[in-house]
Amino acid sequence: MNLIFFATAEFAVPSLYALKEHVCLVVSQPDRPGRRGMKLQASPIKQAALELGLPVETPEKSRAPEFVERLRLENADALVVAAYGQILSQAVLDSANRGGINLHGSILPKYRGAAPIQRCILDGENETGVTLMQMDKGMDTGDIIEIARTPIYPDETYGELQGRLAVIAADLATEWMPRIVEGNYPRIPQSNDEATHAPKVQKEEAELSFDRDADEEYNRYRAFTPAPGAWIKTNAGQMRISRMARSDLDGASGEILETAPNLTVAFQSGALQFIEVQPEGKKRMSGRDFANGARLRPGLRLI
RNA sequence: CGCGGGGUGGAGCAGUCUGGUAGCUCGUCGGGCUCAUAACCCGGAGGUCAUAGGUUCAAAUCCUGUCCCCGCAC
Repeated sequence: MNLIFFATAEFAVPSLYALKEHVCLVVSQPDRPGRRGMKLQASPIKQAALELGLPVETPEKSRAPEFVERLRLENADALVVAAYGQILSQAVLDSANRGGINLHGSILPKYRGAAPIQRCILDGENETGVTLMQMDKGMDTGDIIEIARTPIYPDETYGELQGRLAVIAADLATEWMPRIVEGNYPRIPQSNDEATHAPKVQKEEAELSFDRDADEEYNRYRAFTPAPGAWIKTNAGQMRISRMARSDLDGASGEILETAPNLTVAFQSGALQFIEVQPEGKKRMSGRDFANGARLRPGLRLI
């Protein structure tokens, strides 16, 4: 097998490792400024590729004619695409014998688009999966080859679920790529009527509000942890909440119900524990430590 | 030179503007109370105030340099 691997995000790393013997070229997004300052940072996939000693290309636009020509020269059996972050043009797809084979983190046709895993959790779904499909020029609209399903656990965060799906995706790829290269695989068209969309996550969506129900905000926390990170504005400052837990307590919106053993705050309905928080400009700390420093007491309100 | 916050006993913070006794909540150790407790009471240990220099009778506090941590923007 001779494969070109298109990917950018963490989600695709296990697949890259699984297929490394057969990958002749890795294509990823260009380095972006990361952290503080202006230092460029390589994508997780580029880092992994460099570790594996695989050649990497990071074109600004994969559809550029020169780059398509570069792809053709590899004379690949297929393009394996997972969380790459750019639409692939028909010319790019046609550059390999079997075209583009995509690993998508949802049960298609549900959650087509950039952020399927986050949106699934945000919606409170209890099942998801990875879809292996033949790409076409649309956004996640190609024919389905196989779907591997898995439950979503009640307290599972985006990061945790993505980690599991990434392994499932790697298994799917390992199992199917040989057959796909031979041309021996099913192609089941998607039902467009049942399709839903999972657009890219906006930072504002990760803002929690005491004026919404605890269940809804808990899902929001799970969906956006660890990235971009759930956060909330309070009268004790704005803070990121890096770990939360459900609580059986109840009270008025924003009311502090307990500060020990865990900082627990009431929402519109229900309450949540702030296990680990990170106030602006501070290091991450336990909710309890924060309560100590900010002189919080049960009965006070954060709004 | 993108903007900004911060480094004070083990943890989280106040004190800095207006130099002059090391403060608060928690943890920890010892003792007490209680059927019991993450509750309450009493007592103790623990700090070169990031670092180097400067000003001053006197610096956590004012001035200058350096190191480190973090938030936002990206």
